[in-house]
Amino acid sequence: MTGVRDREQRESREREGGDAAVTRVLVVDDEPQIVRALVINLRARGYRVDAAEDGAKALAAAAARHPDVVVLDLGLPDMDGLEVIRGLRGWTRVPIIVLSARHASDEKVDALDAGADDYVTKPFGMDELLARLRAAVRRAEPVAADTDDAVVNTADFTVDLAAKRVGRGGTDVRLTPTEWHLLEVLVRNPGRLVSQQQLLKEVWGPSYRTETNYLRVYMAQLRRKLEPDPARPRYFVTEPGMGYRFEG
Amino acid sequence: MTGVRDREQRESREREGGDAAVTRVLVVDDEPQIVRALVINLRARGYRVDAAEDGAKALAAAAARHPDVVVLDLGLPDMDGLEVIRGLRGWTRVPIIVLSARHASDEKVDALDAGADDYVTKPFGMDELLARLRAAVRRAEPVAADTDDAVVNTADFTVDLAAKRVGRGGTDVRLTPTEWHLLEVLVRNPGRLVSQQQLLKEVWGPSYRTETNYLRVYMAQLRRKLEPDPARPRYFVTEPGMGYRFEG
DNA sequence: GGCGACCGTCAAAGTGCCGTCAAGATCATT
DNA sequence: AATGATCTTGACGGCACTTTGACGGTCGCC
Repeated sequence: MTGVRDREQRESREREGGDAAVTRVLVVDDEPQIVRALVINLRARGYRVDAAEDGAKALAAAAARHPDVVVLDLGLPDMDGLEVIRGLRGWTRVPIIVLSARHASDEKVDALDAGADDYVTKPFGMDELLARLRAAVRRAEPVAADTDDAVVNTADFTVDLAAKRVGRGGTDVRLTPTEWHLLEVLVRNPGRLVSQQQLLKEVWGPSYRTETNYLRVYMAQLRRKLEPDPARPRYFVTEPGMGYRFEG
Repeated sequence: MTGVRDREQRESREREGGDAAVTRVLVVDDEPQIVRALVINLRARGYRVDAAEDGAKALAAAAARHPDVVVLDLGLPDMDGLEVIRGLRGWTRVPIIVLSARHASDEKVDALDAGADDYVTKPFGMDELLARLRAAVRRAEPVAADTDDAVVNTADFTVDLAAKRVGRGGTDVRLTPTEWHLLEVLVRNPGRLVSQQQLLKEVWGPSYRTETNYLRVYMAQLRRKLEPDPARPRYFVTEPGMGYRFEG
């Protein structure tokens, strides 16, 4: 009996948590120059890097190597980048950072809706990409604990997702249903850029996809109730043209 | 590996909450990638896993194998996921964890109302699913026997959950069965917001999910009998549009 | 520098929800 | 059958919340 249990523990250790010191990155792009630049820069900083030049190879590589983060160019030769995102999102929550050309705004929004975590416009600065990559990996680590004690803390307020309660400076903050729903969606995706359409669909329903003024009104309410300086948001950040982001 | 004798003993126990050394999981999903990912991960952690690709096979497998927990995707080809839940709930209390697509809020509520125990939104992190799976199995184990000293005190009244008595100012307060039932649900979740649907389902049954006026009437009764100032509730707080909350 | 897109702010109009009351309906007890 | 307690049902006023429209500011682009 104990022998069996030891073996189970050993196997479960080998599975994922074992050598977590090295972060594995999967780079997906069909332009060799970009791939080469990324590989060199990432390896120089201690990442372990795999590369794939099209969507099919990307999905295969992701399944085989279980990367910690994926950097994905949307313009691939064999399949739409959105298909790759959906293919990954069927079974994994690995952070996906999208590379997108500058004048393709819908493309980026669609990618976020499909489940991407963040985006970087091409041409990109290596420092910016590295910063977003670090942020994505960092927030992927703390795994959601039990259903009961789901509490998100910031320096200025506390959100208890289970009790549906928000505290600030010792007292409770009263939120309306819509305010709470909006806050919940944002807080459940910390650090991640959530598109306007995603928020509207989740809070108001699929038919309200274009009523972006609702978001402006309720974002203002939330900031007024929770931000220390509502005019200069620190926790609920606007990404113009894209969506909003909650910073823990 | 465990021998034939162990399995015979386990199956002869026949009880659902039995403390078998190996936890059996039934995975129900029509997407092969997801099934494969789950099977690999769960087996690596020592679970015994069966898989079913549609609702009919799921019900058959559940009847044949008596799993300790079911992981169920709501989007199945042959029948609605809710039908599967109801089919299971007709004869077993086995914990059911639902896999749900991201933007399907009502779906999740309906699943919980139908008798599911928990849900995980797809895409899911394997660690999160495993945590919820452990929690579900743990909850299913014999939990009883802490009903002894279940007494909740406030400055104005006392609720004895074991004796089913409520005291206020030295004398007993007389509550009708429905009033007591409602009070009990609220007091058992101190500080937590309990949704209207949850209260209605618990006190009146699942089919009364929309009769919110019952809640208004009986909340008024409770407040009249227990609150020092019924017009300004201190212990039974209304969260407009969401539900009620008992403040200890 | 002008122009347009986008965001934040505000306040008024509209809507739905909650608390309250009271009268039927149902049930238990005698 | 009668009585009293409990549960259901409907109506209504008040108020909180949502919706809607208008205005001004900022940023990027031509």
